[in-house]
Amino acid sequence: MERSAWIGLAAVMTRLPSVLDSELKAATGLSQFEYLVLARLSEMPDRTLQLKNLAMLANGSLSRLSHVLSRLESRGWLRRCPLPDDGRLTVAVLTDDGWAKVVASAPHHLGSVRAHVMDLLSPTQIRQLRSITRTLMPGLCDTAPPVP
Amino acid sequence: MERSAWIGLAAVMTRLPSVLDSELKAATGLSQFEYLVLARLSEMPDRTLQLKNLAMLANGSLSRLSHVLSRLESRGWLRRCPLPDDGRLTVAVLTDDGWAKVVASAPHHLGSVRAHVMDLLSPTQIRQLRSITRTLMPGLCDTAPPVP
DNA sequence: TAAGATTGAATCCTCAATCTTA
DNA sequence: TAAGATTGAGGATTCAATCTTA
Repeated sequence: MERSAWIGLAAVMTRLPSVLDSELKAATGLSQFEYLVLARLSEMPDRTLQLKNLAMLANGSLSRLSHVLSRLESRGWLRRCPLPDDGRLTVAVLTDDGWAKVVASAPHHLGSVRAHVMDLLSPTQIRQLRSITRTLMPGLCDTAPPVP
Repeated sequence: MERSAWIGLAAVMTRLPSVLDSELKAATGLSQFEYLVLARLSEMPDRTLQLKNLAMLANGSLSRLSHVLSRLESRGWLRRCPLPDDGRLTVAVLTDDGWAKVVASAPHHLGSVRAHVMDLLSPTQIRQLRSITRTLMPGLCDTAPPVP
């Protein structure tokens, strides 16, 4: 039973991201990770977040984030600023164009997530899923991640 | 509640594969996908599988599989043979060296899966997880995949 | 020296086009 | 013509090394 549970999880873990990614890319041109970066910024009080924290919230490495920020910055969706307080730290700030891009993209993202996940699960299964992921997360992070 | 369930699943879906991948790579030099290819072959009666089916069982595209097979073949872990019956079809056959590689690698793979997933979940959660992934899988496949 | 961030090289994946055989 | 498989180009990610500031 363990085996079939694992095989199922492995299959979902590899196929679901690729399905969501290609649907979002077809609709908006954004990858899942790019969308997550913009969306996380858009949720911050000043649309601003330090890169290290942004990387954590977007489930990516700092290196990957840096490469992606270069692309997003060149499209005018955000800009990077060193913090005056401490010159070692950098924050990303979402621009108005970036905000507009998130607003235009969010429905497509939500639609895919609903169609492939949320609409298929019962309220009970959704509760179970949340409990399961909360159980697994601590073992997957060096720094504890904020799961609301 | 839906939102936090989704955020948790997204985080696990991106972090768990990368953790398993780096642990397996450190211990055996194999990526998760490469291991899966060899392991699936090793489970077949004749250590033989048609490429299209192998791609499906390994949760990858045929193109990706073809590239990976070239690497694995050059290491002597498997070989490709066109089927005599129908020259359009090709099968991959695990070699003795490939078998040995799977046998040596399996404990590391299983150890990671146990440490990061199975040992952390209760039997009830494992049942729930299996039910959830079975609910989601049909919407993620063109061809229905065999989840035992 | 250490933390945060960036860079470039090597690797891997995706996508579209192509090839082969039936 | 269609199915299965391969190929190569382009893009993205990883890894290790580097840079900057405290």
